[in-house]
Amino acid sequence: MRSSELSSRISQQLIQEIASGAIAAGQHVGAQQVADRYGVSRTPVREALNTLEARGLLSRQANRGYFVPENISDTLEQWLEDQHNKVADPYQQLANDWLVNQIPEEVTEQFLRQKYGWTKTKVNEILVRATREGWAERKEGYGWRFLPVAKTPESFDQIYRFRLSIEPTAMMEPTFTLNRKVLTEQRRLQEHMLETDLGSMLDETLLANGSIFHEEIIKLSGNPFFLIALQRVNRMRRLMEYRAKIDRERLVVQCTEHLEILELLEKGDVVDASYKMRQHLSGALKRKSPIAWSWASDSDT
Amino acid sequence: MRSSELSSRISQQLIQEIASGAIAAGQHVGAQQVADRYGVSRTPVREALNTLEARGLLSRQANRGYFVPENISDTLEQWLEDQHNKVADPYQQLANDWLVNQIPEEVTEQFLRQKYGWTKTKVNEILVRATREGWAERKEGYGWRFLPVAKTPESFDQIYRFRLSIEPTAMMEPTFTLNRKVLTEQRRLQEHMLETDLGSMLDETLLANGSIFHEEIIKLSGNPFFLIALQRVNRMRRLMEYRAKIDRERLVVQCTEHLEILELLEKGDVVDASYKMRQHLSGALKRKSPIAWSWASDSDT
DNA sequence: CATTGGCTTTATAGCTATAAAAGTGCAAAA
DNA sequence: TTTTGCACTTTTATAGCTATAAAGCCAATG
Repeated sequence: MRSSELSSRISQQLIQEIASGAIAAGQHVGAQQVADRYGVSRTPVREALNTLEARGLLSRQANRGYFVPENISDTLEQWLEDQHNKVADPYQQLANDWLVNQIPEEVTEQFLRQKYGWTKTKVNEILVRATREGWAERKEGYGWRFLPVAKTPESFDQIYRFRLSIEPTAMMEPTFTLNRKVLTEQRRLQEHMLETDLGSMLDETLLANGSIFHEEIIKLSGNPFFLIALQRVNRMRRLMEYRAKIDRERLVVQCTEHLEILELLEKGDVVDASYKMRQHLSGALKRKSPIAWSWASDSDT
Repeated sequence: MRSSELSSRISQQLIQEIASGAIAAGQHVGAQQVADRYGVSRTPVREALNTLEARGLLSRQANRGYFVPENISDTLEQWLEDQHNKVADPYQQLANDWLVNQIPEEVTEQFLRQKYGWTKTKVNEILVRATREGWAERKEGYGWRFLPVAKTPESFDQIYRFRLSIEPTAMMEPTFTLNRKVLTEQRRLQEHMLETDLGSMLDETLLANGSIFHEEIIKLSGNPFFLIALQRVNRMRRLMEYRAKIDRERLVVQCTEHLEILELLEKGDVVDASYKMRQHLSGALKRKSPIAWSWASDSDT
């Protein structure tokens, strides 16, 4: 069974959803339904469902479709193991090599094709993504330039300072609306985090949780430019965090503070919520983030 | 004489610099120097210089290089005439068609290739740029999606609200440094604007002037994330302004306020400068920007 | 001694054919 | 009636070749 990039992305997401409890055990997983949700056609979805069945993460009933098995936790554990040992995708590989100074600041596409054995399209695709995430840019003529913006621990502080300037003010926007549904859902997710054994979760999942919370809150401002700006710095932050060890103790504090902010918002106390958000971010800034630096040890401290 | 895309971009920029006074009359324009400044090789620069000489915008002395003629204003006038009648570049064409609802929200690359007669690479290049500027994104599977974020007058207000939240605070960053050289240069540019006949300048030049001032100031914060965020919304703003008529009266007020901010900064009074910046932006927000909307008249007012 | 001008090398854009992946419609099964 | 399974269409990716653009080099010039 071949599996294209898209279909494997879909299986990843499906597993995440099953693992996080968004899709319950015993539930029917329809191809059309999934396709609609992700905005793609049924073809790659069916491939993904096939793959997951082959790995025992879904059971299949002829002509009736796929279902989430009742006893899935063991299989999920196994899958998590596999994930931990998985090779990084090309994008992460390039990002990593840049962060640890394995590639020069300016490169030609040719250089990357040779070094990594990528096709012309793949090189382009990856560089486009890096451009979008803000750490690469096309040179005027031939070649590309990588930006040092994501390389240093200082960037981390700068990102927090930036967030400190947009997140609390976004909550004070005149168009800010208290969407109960969003608040309830976020409360559910944060509480779920606190209840779950953090040790068993993938780093990516943990990091994503924090980002999603803040992005959902800033989304309530009704001003998309705040959201876009936050997403942008979050993506860059994750790029760096990807390389670092996560302090899971710190995450508990983080979730607790998130819940406190939610509580204030649920009471309709936006001003205090905004203030608490400021404190929350300041705290993260002071503590130098919930991660420990594993690279850039050669930089000036 | 053939002239590649890059070399014509360079000539455009050079003319802008000459017109805006950044390169003074009589000054020597070295190929190497220009190449270094733009980060390209001398080849396209030489092409550009050649073109400009052919049009009489530069004079050439054999083996000594190119110089800005003393009496250049007439030639510049002529060139400005030509520019006004120039066809829009493909990117602006697509942006325009999207803004005036001439293309659907979701398209395939094929569709664009047919509609505009672009090559595969060109389509890709333009979509990448649109992605970077924030109003297009790749769909999961095949196809692209255009985002409505840049389409409405409301976006304009939202951009100003966003700037209101980052620009004054950026000036209060602990790493903010008063770079005299930058301040002097900006003062020079703003004063030059006020002295020049605004009617004779290209819209792009006028719009660029405002953006550059704010970007240079925010750059002084020492936190690149503020700059990146501002550049991003400015690009989108310009996309919209490109379609609208500029109120040149308003620009005089703008320049004056810019000079007031500079004055405070030169005195080292950062707090008041930050406050003035806030006022400056609020003013623009209230006055609904120095442009008049020429499209989207069908939207809810 | 930096800078230009001409020339060589290298890199990317454009094109074509082909492979692969995603999208789509319809009959068959539950 | 809904959903799967399958055949078929459309769209995009890949590869290799050619043309052209950009980069890099070096001698000549002021």
